[in-house]
Amino acid sequence: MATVKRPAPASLADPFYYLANARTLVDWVRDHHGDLLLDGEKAQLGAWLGAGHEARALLVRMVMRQGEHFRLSRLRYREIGDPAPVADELLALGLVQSRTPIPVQELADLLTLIELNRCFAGAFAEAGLARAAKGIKRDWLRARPEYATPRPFDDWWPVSQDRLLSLACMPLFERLRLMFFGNLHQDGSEFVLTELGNQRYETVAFTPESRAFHHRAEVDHYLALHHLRRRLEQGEAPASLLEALPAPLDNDWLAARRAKLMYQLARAAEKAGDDDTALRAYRHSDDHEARVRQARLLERRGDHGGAFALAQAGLAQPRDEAELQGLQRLYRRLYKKMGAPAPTPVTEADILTRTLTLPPSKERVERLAAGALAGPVYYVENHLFNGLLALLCWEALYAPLPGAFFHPFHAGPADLYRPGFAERRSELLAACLARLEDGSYRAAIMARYRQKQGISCPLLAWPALSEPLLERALSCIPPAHLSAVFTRLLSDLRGHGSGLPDLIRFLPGGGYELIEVKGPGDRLQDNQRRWLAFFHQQGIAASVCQVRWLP
DNA sequence: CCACCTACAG
DNA sequence: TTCACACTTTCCT
DNA sequence: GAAAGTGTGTCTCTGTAGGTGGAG
Ligand SMILES: [Mn+2]
Ligand SMILES: [Mn+2]
Repeated sequence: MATVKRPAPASLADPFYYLANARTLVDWVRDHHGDLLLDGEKAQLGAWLGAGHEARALLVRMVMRQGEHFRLSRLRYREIGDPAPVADELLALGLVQSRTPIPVQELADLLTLIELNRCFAGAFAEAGLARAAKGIKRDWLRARPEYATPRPFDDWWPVSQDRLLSLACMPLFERLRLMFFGNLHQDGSEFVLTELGNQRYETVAFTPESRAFHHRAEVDHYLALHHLRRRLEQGEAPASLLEALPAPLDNDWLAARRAKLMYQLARAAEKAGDDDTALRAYRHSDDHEARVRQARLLERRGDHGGAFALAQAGLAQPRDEAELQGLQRLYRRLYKKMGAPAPTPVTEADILTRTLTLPPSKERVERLAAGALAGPVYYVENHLFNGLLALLCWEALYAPLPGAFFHPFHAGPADLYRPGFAERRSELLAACLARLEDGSYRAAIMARYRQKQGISCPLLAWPALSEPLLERALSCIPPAHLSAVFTRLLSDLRGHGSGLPDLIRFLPGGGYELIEVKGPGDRLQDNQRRWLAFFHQQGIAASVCQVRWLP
């Protein structure tokens, strides 16, 4: 294993700390992911690296900000000084452009309201919009055919003293960020927050061979999906986006992302009344929710035969419990119409329900119920069992598997919610779970709790887990119960990670019970039913507490 | 004039 | 990069 | 009863500057 300097945040005492962080990121990608970069991209990076200190810094400032267009007057930084000569240098290097045509709504965002009024004084007066709000004006401008053609900033507003700079290297820096972090929701502020101590991550060893991407096509695919999703969020029609979907790659992670996007396109199409697009997208999506949604849409359109056939196929091989539940409901609605046999009556074990009558209050109903019940009661929802699992299996969770960790800012392994997470760590997890057998789990969990307090972990909400709660949970919940719950959680961390009861109540004699609180008008959700059924089957005390208001 | 919102910086 | 959950409305039998 | 839609609190933090828009 080659020893390589781990990328680390720069000191904030350095006024160019952000430049140093950008260098760290770029160097890491160039050194260890260079095979995924084109010659043109390397040349562009070379141009940036060859620029002067201030020019490199200004470009980083621009890349970190929102949008691609910046007024020179808004690029004043103490440590950089006069931006004009620096901008000229970046222009000469081709890293930024001037006189880029921009649409009129972009112009409206770049100008203040006062400037916008000056720029379009006549037009606004004529339209009776002189005093309208900025948003109204922007929308009006966008809708006017005479402003439909993008123009350079100076052409829109010739009297301006200002210059507009437009980034010409945004795709490159976005690509670098993606290759470094393995996602596009993390950015340079990770370095800063970590340095400030505001954000703490577990330290996991990783080698340069541990990467998010191994082929350029994978990076391209991720970016394509990302931009399609962005366009969907902007309100573009799902049908055209579906056409633009890239062909699938031989990569389970990206295939799942593609299927999820296709599912979201289908949902959007369904909402918009474009049933054809919706059905096509559902049919081709491998997302675990797609089949039930497709069957429901067919049913709603009156295609009972199609819906029923889909339900039957799914019931023969359900993907998960949620799908089974959804398809069973569908079957119960349709079997008579289809002349099919009645479903085996699902003895959804009678759910133990008690009623609590309380004076009306604005407080959350879970808290009220907790206060009204005897004994120590905690409002934990999903946090308790997920948190206990994380604490017990910490070593397995943060084991340095190749591809699981590849930068210093991971809250959890990259594959935490992907299929096969537990299988890839079966021995490590077995070793952790074995502590439930030999009794050492209590001390191990408490030690982890104290040692790792505050470290970001997707399964752990630190403020929800107090030390007394953990102590009580560990003394009152038998290890066999923990083992059963953890095994279920590990079988599908995403699918089973939610739906756990609101409250845990510890009994004086040493036992405990789980309580799902329901206010007036609230009902059990599917995932809550599934957990209650599981608890029932395991002999774990779990019930529903129906709250009614005192008249 | 002031409350509110947003982008930005660290 | 949302998600999980509660709460509300609508439709149907 | 089922499904769909909406709202809320959490999300990684905190402080600040500038812009906006309504009230007076
Ligand atoms: Mn709840
Ligand atoms: Mn509840």
